[in-house]
Amino acid sequence: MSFVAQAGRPNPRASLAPAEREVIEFFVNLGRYVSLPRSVGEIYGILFARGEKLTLDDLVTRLGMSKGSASQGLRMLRGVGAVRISHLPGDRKDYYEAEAELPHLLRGFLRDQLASKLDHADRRLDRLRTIIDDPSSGAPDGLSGRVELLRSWQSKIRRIVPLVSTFLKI
Amino acid sequence: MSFVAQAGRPNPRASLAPAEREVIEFFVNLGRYVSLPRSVGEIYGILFARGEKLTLDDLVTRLGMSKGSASQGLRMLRGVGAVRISHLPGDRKDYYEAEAELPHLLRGFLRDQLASKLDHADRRLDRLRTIIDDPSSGAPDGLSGRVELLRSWQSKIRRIVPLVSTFLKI
DNA sequence: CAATGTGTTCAATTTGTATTGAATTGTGAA
DNA sequence: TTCACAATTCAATACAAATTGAACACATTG
Repeated sequence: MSFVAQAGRPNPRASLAPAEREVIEFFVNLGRYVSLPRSVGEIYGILFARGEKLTLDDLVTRLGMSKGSASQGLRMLRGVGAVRISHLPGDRKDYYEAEAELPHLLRGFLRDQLASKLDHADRRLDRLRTIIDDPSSGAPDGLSGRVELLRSWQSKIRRIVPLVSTFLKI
Repeated sequence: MSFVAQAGRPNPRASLAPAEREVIEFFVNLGRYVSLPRSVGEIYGILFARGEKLTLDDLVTRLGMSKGSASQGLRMLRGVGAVRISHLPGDRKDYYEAEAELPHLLRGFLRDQLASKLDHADRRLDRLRTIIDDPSSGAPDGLSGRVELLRSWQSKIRRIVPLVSTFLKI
């Protein structure tokens, strides 16, 4: 086993150091657990590994991905607060760096992802209740009670969030 | 808007009551957040909605899915303890019912999914450390410190799990 | 034993998601 | 206003995951 790129199509990522590759793969894996596209994990990974500001074009050349992927991946990462954008005087390029503080990352996740999903589930449960209360809905026996069970799940989860936040000092 | 099936291909799920459909869609949605295939959400949904034991064949006819999908979906649900299997005397069929207790469901999830993933991440971090310590790995400046940061995330998350478990009385 | 009823497997297909890259938009400089 | 460069968009494509269904294995019955 060696670090030399395999033959076949030219590998545009040959310039990555082994350590960088490994960090990138780490985040690609992490991302898979929450179903993030590989490209997103790669972007965060290289930013985390280098710990310096990189431009979209840096990502394109270093990771060998398309501009489109890089642009969309960065947008997602910005959305959850996983990367910070900044600018250099007299330079129109956007510079990105990884947000590496867990509290900050989780805050973004809890606020943007979890909260909106809980709200969505809330609305669905409301709708479910009104449908079930309609006698023509054909609700099976006891369904109404089981849906109330779902409500109790929901509220329990809502109470966990601040608990976790406190523990993490978010 | 009406409950009549649309024209075109015959809809094998026309027999589902509106209330059932709604519950099923709820769980399909829930499943999407953790990237479960639609079929799995549907199976759990109808079992939850009816609250009674159903056979594989019931699922196939009621949900209009293939035997293969139903079989594989049930296997996954059994795997995480989301459905229970049972038998009736003098009947060779397997009967399934939904496990509707949140603590029980989360226990399965925490044990099977989360734990193994944390372990996997642990091993990756170990490997990462040894690679970085190798001077020929080309590790960028300060990477070693940032990887230690990852370790601290990891251990924090490990300490949260029992906290949550306690709160949920798992 | 053959016949029937049951659940499983897995290659082929369908469906869904991510990625690409050319066209487009936006922006600052001259 | 035009030019030059950077980022975004999005239709086409490539890729990955889920679903199908026919073949299979296994158990039970007559």
